[in-house]
Amino acid sequence: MPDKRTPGSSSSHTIMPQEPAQADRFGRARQARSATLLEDYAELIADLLATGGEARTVDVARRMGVAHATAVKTIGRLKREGLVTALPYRGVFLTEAGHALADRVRARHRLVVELLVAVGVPVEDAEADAEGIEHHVSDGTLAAFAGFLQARK
Amino acid sequence: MPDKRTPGSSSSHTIMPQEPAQADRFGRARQARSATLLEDYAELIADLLATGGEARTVDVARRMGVAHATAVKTIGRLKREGLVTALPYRGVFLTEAGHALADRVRARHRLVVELLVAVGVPVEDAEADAEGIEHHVSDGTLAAFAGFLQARK
DNA sequence: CAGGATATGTAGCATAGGCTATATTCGACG
DNA sequence: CGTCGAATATAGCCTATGCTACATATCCTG
Ligand SMILES: [Mn+2]
Ligand SMILES: [Mn+2]
Ligand SMILES: [Mn+2]
Ligand SMILES: [Mn+2]
Repeated sequence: MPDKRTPGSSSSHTIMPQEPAQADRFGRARQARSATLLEDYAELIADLLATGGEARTVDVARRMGVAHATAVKTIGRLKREGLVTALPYRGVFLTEAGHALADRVRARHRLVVELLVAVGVPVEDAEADAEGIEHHVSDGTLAAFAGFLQARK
Repeated sequence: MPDKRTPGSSSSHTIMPQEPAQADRFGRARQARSATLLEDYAELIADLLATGGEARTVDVARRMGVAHATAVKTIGRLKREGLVTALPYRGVFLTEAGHALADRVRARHRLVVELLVAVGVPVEDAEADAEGIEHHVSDGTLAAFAGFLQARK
């Protein structure tokens, strides 16, 4: 290994000012990752409620592509966070907070897909990638997307 | 793995053909999420190696914004997956596979930031959001990004 | 070259999110 | 109105990612 001349050893002496910024970005990405499931479930449940009038655990599980027991656990987290309520054997319902979240998430999802298509991404890829990308699009970025799409109309 | 084909039932009315597609998209997003940490660590370690000649656990932890014990565990996973090697008390090194991954990840990261800036996202937001978005950009989408940037030069 | 500061290793704990397996309960219909 | 398949609930078990606390090892510096 080449020996660096840095007095404090190459490891951790000089505090580069961009270091905290990078750590902060990683932290925000972690945060977004942890909110991802809640957002997708809220959006999906809203969709099921709007389409079929009810959201059953089994349908949520099938649409998410997970085992029903997995959906049960995640729905439990949604309950703990005050986003849904559920009656035993009667399906899942969105609270007001849950509905608000679902609305925001759905709007963002659509805008992301639109943007991707606008820059030339094939629709299928756009739909697939948007499912992950959407959770990492901040308000500032979202506004820029809207502006870009507006300008190009 | 097991691909269930549930016949029609009370709650799951008609089998909409887009259902499996949606489950597939969610599944791919989950996969991308699970690869996220490996990609970020590989990129960061490559950066530390290029910049300072060595990648110490403490530096990785600080740049990632996590406790050092957390970095140790993740580096353990990188070892198990054959992406890095490490000598006790001597820092971390990339294998050939690790280097290849880091290169791909870095290129994609830069392209994503470029694309975001090109559509009008403020640089700071672009840098922040790209850290999460990059892990969900497929090859097809990446190619479209490159094409868009090329056309606008 | 001794000691203190820093880095590293390791153990234990928690939560999230997957899974399978095994009850129960519901509800459609013969 | 009883039965049986589908839906629901619950109980483990696993891995991945975080954390704190404490024990060692290394490395600077006086
Ligand atoms: Mn999503
Ligand atoms: Mn979505
Ligand atoms: Mn990243
Ligand atoms: Mn990156």
